[in-house]
Amino acid sequence: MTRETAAPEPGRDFIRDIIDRDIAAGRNSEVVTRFPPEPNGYLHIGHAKAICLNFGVAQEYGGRCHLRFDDTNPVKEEQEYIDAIKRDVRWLGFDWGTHLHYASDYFERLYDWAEHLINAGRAYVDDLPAEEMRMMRGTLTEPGRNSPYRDRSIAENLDLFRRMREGEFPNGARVLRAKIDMAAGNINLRDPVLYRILHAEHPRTGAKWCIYPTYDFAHGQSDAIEGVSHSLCTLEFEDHRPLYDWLIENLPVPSRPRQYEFARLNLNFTVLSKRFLTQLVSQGRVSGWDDPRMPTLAALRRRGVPPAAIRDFVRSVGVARANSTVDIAMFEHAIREALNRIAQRRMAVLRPLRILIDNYPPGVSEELEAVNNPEDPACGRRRIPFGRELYIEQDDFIEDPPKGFYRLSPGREVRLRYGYFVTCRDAVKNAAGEITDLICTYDPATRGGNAPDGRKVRATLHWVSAAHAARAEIRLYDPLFNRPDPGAAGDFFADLNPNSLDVLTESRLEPALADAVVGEAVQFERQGYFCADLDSAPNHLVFNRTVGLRDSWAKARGGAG
RNA sequence: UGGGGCGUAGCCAAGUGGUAAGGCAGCGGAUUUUGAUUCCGCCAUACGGAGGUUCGAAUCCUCCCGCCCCAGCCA
Repeated sequence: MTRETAAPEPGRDFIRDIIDRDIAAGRNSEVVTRFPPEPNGYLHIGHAKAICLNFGVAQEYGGRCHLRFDDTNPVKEEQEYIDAIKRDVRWLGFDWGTHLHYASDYFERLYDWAEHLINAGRAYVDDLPAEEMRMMRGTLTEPGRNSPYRDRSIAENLDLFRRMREGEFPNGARVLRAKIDMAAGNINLRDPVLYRILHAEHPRTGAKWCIYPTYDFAHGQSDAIEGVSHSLCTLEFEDHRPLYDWLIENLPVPSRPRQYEFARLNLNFTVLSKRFLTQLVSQGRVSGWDDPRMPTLAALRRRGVPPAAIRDFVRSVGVARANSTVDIAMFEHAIREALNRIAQRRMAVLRPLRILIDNYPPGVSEELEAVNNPEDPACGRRRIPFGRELYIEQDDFIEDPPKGFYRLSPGREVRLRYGYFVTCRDAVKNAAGEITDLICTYDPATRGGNAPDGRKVRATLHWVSAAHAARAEIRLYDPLFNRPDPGAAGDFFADLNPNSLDVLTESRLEPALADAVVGEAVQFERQGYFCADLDSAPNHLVFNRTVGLRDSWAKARGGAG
């Protein structure tokens, strides 16, 4: 739906270079990737990068991408998250076809492979309590020490491991460890835990298991089972690659996947830590995972961000190996770019100031024609009621205007968009000296917005007819944090922006907006892109501001908007 | 003082020995019935630093500096 815009170039990066080489070298007959979320929270914009990369690459190379839940830790995972993740990936525009998988689908095979390792003398059951195991692991600069249980016989290991599975032991009593090298510089190779005892209900396998494979033992093997050719993950797993490879090499797996790491996405003024986002939700600092201020896909959707904007943004950011923090302005740019093309224009007055057209006949109204979207003539036109009493934006009138301000002020003439030229004759004030109304006159000859005598005005204002306007609540959002690097001073919560949500309750909309479809983007002229919120009802309209329009006037006068 | 990575403009990011793409932001200007959009122009003698190799180095070598990740029975 993006008009004639040429298909966006896929974007080149080191991952695609690697795939090109692998194909040229005949290493892979097909490209198979996977997006492997753990269902312990909602997907956010950072995940979008991984999703677009994995699904995008598969599409470009005519391969496939699986959606695989990495559900190996039942104490943190929930069905609600599984459902939400599927919904969000689909919404982002990707299709896993028949390839919806779960690491838990492979628990039986993984178990067999664990015994295989035991039989090969490459894994053992360790009785060390977690605390002691930690102490014996050594430090970053000192090697670890072998567990006293490291040299148990294969038979004893097998017996113990089977009894672990049978549920004979309590949580934490024993683990299965790979026998690699306690002196390895890479700590992941110091006899990593492969299985732990967890008497917990699993969202999918229920009570069938009481031992669960760790990420390291499940991930690579799942890749191999599914025939994944390129297992793409973020940088922090780089140190795990030697273990990933060790397991693949020591197990009778059906294929040879390879892991490649890329830098995760970071955004300024934003936190993309599942742990922290979970706290925001559980502590009620936001209304939920889909609170429009959240960086989650569910929240972006509710806020009105189209999936195409997220895809374009992710593509513009690129894929590399250097840690980086992208300016949130780049994301906003992608949103505006997408919305400018598709959003129909409407007029809405956020903070109303009533004006009376003194020389306009009372009790009369007329309809004026407006363009729905100047970027897309196919969107047609609509009629807007005009009358003697109107609302304009409070910001569009200043009694004593500063230099550079060319909107309305006493004695000045401006255009009401698609309407008439009006001149302000007087500002009516209340006892407190606040302006309550403006008295204006209009020029009947300027109907539609042009003066036959060629007279020009400097400004065009949006407006709404008081007699026909719909009332609405409008929610304006600002970043959740008031510093670009939240948490840098030690406490994320201390950096929360207390003004991240501004609720306007007196806003007035042109009548057509009463029929706005929830979630559908619309541009409020001169203001920004908005959409009706989930909370909106016919008798109580609620709109979210997705993103504001660029505002060089606000910028020129120093920010405050 | 262990292991693994990464340093190209304010922010992302191409570049893989032949003389620094592109985007965002910013700054000028044109058009404009949205101070929007669109359009035009400007914005790294310079690639973390210092040496070296070479006719030629962001790209190769050496040393140095800085930043990130790893000591979960989380992923």
